Amino acid sequence: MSDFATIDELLAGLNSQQREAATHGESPLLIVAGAGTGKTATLVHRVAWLLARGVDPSRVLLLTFTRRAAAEMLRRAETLVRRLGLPGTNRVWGGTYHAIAMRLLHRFGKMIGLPPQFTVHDRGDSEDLMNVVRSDLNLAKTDKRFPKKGTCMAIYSRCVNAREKLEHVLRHHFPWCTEWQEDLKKLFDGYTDRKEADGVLDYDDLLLYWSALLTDPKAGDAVRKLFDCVLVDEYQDTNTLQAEILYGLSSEGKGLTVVGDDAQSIYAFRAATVRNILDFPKHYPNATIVTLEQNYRSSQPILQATNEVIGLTPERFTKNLWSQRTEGERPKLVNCEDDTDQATYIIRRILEHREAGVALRRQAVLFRASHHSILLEAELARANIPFHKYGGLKFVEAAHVKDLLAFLRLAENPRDVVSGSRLLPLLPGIGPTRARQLMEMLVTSGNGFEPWVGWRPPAAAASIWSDFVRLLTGLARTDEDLPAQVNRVRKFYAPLVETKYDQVEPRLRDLEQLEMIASRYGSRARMLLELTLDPPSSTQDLAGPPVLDDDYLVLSTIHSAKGLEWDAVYVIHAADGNIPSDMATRNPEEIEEERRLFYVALTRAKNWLYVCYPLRYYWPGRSDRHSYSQRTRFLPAPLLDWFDQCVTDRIGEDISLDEATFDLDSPSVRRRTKDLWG
DNA sequence: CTGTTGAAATTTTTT
DNA sequence: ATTTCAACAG
Repeated sequence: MSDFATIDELLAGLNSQQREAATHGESPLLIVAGAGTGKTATLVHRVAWLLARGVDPSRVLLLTFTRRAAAEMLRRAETLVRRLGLPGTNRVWGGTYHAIAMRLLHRFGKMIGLPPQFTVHDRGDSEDLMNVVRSDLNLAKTDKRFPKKGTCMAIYSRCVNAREKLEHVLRHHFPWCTEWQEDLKKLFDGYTDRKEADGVLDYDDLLLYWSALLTDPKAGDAVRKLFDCVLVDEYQDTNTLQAEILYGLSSEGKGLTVVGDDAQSIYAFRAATVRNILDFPKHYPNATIVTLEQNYRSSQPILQATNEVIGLTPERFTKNLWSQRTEGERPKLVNCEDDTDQATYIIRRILEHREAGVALRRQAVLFRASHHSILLEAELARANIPFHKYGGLKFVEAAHVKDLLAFLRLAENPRDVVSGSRLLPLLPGIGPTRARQLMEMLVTSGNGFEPWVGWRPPAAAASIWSDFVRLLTGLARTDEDLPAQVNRVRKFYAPLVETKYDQVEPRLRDLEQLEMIASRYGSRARMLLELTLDPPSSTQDLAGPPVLDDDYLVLSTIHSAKGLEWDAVYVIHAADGNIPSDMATRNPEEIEEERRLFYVALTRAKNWLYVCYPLRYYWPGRSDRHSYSQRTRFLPAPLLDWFDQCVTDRIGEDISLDEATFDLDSPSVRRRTKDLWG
């Protein structure tokens, strides 16, 4: 008599569609899973079912969008599998496409000519390298402005990920850069050469080389032999290159399961394409499609409103979602006076919900762009409300953190031109030109930091130069533990922070933080790799899992909120120009993506949903001190029936709007007022 | 050659 | 508000 459950007992918790998906056989399977329909539960049960049928865990590949999602899914699968009395899931291959690519390339890379140890550049490093090549090629010429490094990188990345020709990419996505086509070609050639020479891969290369592995006859077979089952989460947000990789793993799609929702595709800017999910049945003719439509997340009034919002999109796979829940409050549409007023209103509601027993961590404020929350952050700090922000600038993207890591990376690889060109100009008397020469010396000699020992620095750098070289040579051949190494870098670097940056105190604290977490990593190389593939989103993330009773509000970009849910959700800055972003209204496809983004934001809410938009925006330092905004175009008049409307007063109280007596959105009112300051 | 200053341009979402 | 570039002084 055992205490273990049977797989049927576990599956009994699923509805019939979920169960059908979880127990589907070997042929390709597409699960179309609307928001809140238990997609993760289904996927996790499918893993358990596969293992229960005797599939070897080490032959299962689970591809997710973030490392966090992979960890969460494997954790839940582990629980199920343990209940079945099976060994567990720790041998399952789980992670992002990029992390898995990394593992495969370490193992098989040499079969396609990859150097045995290569380093990986994050987006910022790649841009910096692009910049190095750009100045080598003298593209910063005078007659007209060449695209910025970030733009160059975006164009390059689009070509690689969407597998589109430069000309096509420029015409359709970067029309203002078409005149630079020839120079961009040269730049990209130079960039690729440079990466090859330095033994460096960027994010896109990880996918590109994985795909190359699969096309190579020998390596391809070796990789294909590894897996019996491949499960892919968030399939609507994969790009053409990623779809090609799946196809390369098995062209018949044997053992392939993909899960996604075309209504939640929000990464087209990163070359993701809904076509992957829409064309799945075409690419895999014997595919089965299972659709999940029962929503377990949101109350009925919220679900109705969100169905209406996405209902306005012209083309779509999924049908409307339904729920067994009937009770619940209608979502609120709040017209605020201005940004400050919006913050006041939200804080007041947040505190009310907390009083009523909804912990801060069950509430979230969502916004389109990272900077939309700046004022709110200040107000939250004043009100002593702890919060945790996701998305936007990451910890490792802060200049001082990048500086410190550059020391470690240069020690790891003296030919790392990006790190060198970052560090050397920190020293007095050394600018871009000398930095280039110095790095050139290291690259050609290939003999560690030897060439730097005899170099005669300019007077300004005379005293610091020998310390600098000693630090690096010491780090390069040290067997000290990592925290000790970071400590030495910190001792050397801290005085430079004070001369280079403002806000010195918090920066120095970050460096201490970095020293403390260094002990977590097995080796220096490991630490650098982990930080590029899975950058922590904030210092709090670095500090480790928060204490249990430590309650904090979540602030997040809508993109980073994907796949998550909260009891109360506040969507702020739902004004045209922000949602949709002015930057993304060039063509109908972009606008549709913004609509889906808005839909993703709304569908995060379980019980309470607030959509706020300030009426007025202030522009500091401009003669016309403010401008007026319109409600987002994704909530046209007919949809207002599904919301309770209100305006706010100065202390964050709301006043219900009786549409019969006063309609703020009446075209005539708007037309009359617009003329006053137009 | 470096470092400072000012003017001009650009301004999102992220593995 | 931040990034990039030109001009100019040491």
